[in-house]
Amino acid sequence: MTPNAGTAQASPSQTLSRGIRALEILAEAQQPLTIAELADAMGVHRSVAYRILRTLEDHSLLVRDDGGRVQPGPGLAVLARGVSRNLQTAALPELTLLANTLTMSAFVAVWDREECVTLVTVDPRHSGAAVVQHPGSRHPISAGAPGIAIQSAFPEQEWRALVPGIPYRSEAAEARHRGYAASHDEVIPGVSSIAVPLRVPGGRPAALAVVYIRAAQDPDEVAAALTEAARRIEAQLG
Amino acid sequence: MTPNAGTAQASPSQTLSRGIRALEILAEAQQPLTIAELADAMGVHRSVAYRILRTLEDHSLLVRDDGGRVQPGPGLAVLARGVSRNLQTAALPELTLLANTLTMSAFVAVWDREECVTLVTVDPRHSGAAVVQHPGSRHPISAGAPGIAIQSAFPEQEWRALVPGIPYRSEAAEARHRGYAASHDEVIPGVSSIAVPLRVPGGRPAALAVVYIRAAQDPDEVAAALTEAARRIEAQLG
DNA sequence: AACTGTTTGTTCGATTATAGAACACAATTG
DNA sequence: CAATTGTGTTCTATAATCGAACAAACAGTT
Repeated sequence: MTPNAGTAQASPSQTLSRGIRALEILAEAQQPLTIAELADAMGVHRSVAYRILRTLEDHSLLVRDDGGRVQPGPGLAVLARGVSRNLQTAALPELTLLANTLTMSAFVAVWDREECVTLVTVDPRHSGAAVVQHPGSRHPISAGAPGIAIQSAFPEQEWRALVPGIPYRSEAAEARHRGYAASHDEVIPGVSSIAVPLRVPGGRPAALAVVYIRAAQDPDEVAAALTEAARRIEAQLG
Repeated sequence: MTPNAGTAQASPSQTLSRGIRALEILAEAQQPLTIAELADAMGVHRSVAYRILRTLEDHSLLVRDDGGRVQPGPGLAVLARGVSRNLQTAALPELTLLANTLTMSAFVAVWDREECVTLVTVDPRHSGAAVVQHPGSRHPISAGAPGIAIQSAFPEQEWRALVPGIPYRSEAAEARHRGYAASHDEVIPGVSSIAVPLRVPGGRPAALAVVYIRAAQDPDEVAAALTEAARRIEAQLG
């Protein structure tokens, strides 16, 4: 009987893996869960879940409402603060500028295996359009302009070697010599996106992107603004 | 030799606690760390740190740069997405409105033991003033307008019973019947803040606040805008 | 109302799997 | 070459697990 037989991840330390799994389940569930529900979702005994939860609670990674139900805690926000902190601080003013001049939601997404994760978002001042991207939201790397832009930072050869599982989208090659990626109706119906690659030394490949319903500007102009902003961000990060 | 003798937290599951501790250290360190540095900071053997880090890496809670140094990973952003998600989504448009009409940075902070943690922030469009609050930043509950506002949601008696360790600030009583809290030079020299309490059903007590260098408006007017916004947020969350 | 059955939160102790330390070797970097 | 780091061993003490048991809240029934 190998260790970690039942768990999805075959990580060396089971308890840590389970604790993280609990947080993932909680983040995914849009509502507070009882301990029994969470133990069930984790596939462990209630007592096991209970002990894990208490540890997480000690670190404020998890809080409990009046009914005893558990939900993600403020400690997670503190930990997330450190994620690409340099990139976040450098990108924020540029995102604000982009959002307001283009009247589009602007955001930075970073590459994470077969997904890309939205890090920071800024909505335009006159937010007639609803927010479509939230920090922490994920999309497949193969769907949407940000993912294509990230792919386009690599030649096809290198990409294939780097991540064998994920095909290199043909649009990436196109985006590579054009300098930006565009998508329509891919992630969210009716929503389009334009993105440019963003490379920071020592950090994951990322993308600078905007989303919009109907473009008031020429895509090339938008892309030019994005490229300019990306250049400034990269320059600031040395 | 009792278990968990050396660790700060006496949590039931040591490994999970250490894994979280590693993330906390990484979030606090403003730069990537080598495994040896991190193991040293954790006070454990390198091999121990190594196994923990590999587990964290499996979940994208931690990534490694080219030199093998570790830093917080995108998975944390995903987990943090779930923290008071309802509050975040409900507050965001109101924060944008406040930031732009008052030309101040607006944010929501939630109570976490002896601290309050900034959740969402929105900077004004013309961000002449630098960002002073970032999501995930923490301050003592006893310092600054947000903390006082959170205290002011409770009568002094109840507060003392709730958190024996932390004194009830006299300003909280004042803020309680005035409806808002104000602070100057407390957290950051030269920066002032105005905050109102924010209560959401099933969630932690929180505060809606703005920070500014020099106020162009009357504090009472600012507070009125905050109160209005808080009322709308609370109404939306039912 | 009292009684009973059910569900949930919590605790406890014995068993066993698991983490931890030390060692060794490869791969790097200066 | 030396020093640091990545990676894998092995073995034993320890910490996590499991299951059961206790406590408390709640619903239904007589």
